[in-house]
Amino acid sequence: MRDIHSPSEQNYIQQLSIDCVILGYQDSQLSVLVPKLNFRGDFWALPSGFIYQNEGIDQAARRILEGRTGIKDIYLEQFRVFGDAPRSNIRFLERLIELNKDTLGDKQFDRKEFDWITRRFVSIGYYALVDINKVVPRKTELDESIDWYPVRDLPPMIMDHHEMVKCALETLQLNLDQKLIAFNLLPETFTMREVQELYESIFDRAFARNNFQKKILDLNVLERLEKKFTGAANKAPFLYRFRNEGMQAG
Amino acid sequence: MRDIHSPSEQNYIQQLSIDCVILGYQDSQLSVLVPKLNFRGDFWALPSGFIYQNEGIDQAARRILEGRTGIKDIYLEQFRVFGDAPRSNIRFLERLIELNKDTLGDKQFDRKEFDWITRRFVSIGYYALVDINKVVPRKTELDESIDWYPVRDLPPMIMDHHEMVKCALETLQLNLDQKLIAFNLLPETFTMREVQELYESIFDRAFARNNFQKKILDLNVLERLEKKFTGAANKAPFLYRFRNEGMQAG
DNA sequence: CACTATTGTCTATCTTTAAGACAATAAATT
DNA sequence: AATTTATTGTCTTAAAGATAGACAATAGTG
Repeated sequence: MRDIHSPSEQNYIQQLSIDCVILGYQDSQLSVLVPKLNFRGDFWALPSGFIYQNEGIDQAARRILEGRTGIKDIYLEQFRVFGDAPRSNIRFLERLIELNKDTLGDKQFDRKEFDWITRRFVSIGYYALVDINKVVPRKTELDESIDWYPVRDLPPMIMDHHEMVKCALETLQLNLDQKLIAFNLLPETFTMREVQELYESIFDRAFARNNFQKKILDLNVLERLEKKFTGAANKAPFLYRFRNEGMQAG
Repeated sequence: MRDIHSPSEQNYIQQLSIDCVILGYQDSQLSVLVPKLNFRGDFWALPSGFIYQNEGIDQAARRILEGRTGIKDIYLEQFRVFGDAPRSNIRFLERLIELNKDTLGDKQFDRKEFDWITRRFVSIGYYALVDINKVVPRKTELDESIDWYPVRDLPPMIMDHHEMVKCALETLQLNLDQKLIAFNLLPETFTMREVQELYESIFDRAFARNNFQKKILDLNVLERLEKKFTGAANKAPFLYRFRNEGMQAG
């Protein structure tokens, strides 16, 4: 992505950024997608970017997410603005430059760029929830790697990115039942146990099996299909499918 | 307020603003505080302002609110960011200038100012809930007047300010029980009926008297005082006081 | 002293949530 | 083929919360 290299020369709104907390689900585990920057010093930072003059913030969030991770067409929503007075990249960037002095001479950080990027920034937090199996994150040349980290065992991230994840997760929990986005994380057909494991990952607590089944079925969004014979020595569970008539895709 | 006159020369973050939806309560009626601009053409606009480089957004919201309305020390919280691509003052300002051509020659709008203020703006919405009786809005010289308008009968406002009020009200309703800020709207001592009328204003619907009383008392935040003899020909209601031990003031 | 309007509270009913119990059953084991 | 094991679907019961109806207890009025 060209726009990452010289933000000061792009037609961006200044001092306003977007940070994305991409929560992913796989194997009963909730993770966060965190790129690791392609510099010495172990810098992890949430996928972030800036807003073009002629695009809306939601649109910008989607573009940034796709540009930085390759992920697109997913549910994505703002959850909070982070705008404390001293909020800036400067400490992080100075440390990065200090640790990469030798290799950085021919790279981007000229004075103008540095000043632009290290100003105080207000950032709009967006969060998403995706099925890790259905998504192929691809790193940009800016990153050394881009990996999923367990949400309760994150690497050290720059700035206030830990607080952002915490806040995003709280918002997700608050809205999960209403928005039904959780069902997008399941395969086409699935068992009730899989739904429960998904919920338990997101809320990080156990649910009673009997009552959970009732609650989910009472939502009236699932249709029951045939049974699923796994070969296990026990009663075969029913398969279900999400009835998404009148739901938005993605 | 000097800072209102030449925003382009102030040390503000560009293209980022704050809009305040000040909900006020009085006489069982919920209102919104809306200044009317001191220009020909009947322009109503929510109290808005910009963010200094060295202040946090919450701090900015409080300063803006006080500067534009005189109101301070109240609960104030962000509820949403408004950032569609075409979001700009320009249509409103052009109309304002058109209608005020003759008197505007000696006033502020030089080219630089106009360009600064009519760019695309992203705005962070903050809302507050206050007791109209305890608050004295004072207009600035920028305004012709500043008045309370019934929340379901607002004057035509500029830009997306109607949507902002709608969104703020929904957020308030969602959080009312948890935050207990509603009790700040009542006098020092009050009757249960007053609490109920307050709730009914905010939710725009009736509550059953018996169950409402139980629900509120079950919150365990009120202490019962003596009775209140109004002179009416009926049983005198008890007075209550809000026990705000461990609550934040304001 | 009846009468009116309003308040405080009780009860009955219904709904939701939580926890316990158990039959049904798919396959492995005997 | 009967027994065993792990898991599933659902029922029952209990507890908690919400909703609605009823009524006695006033503070004044006529």
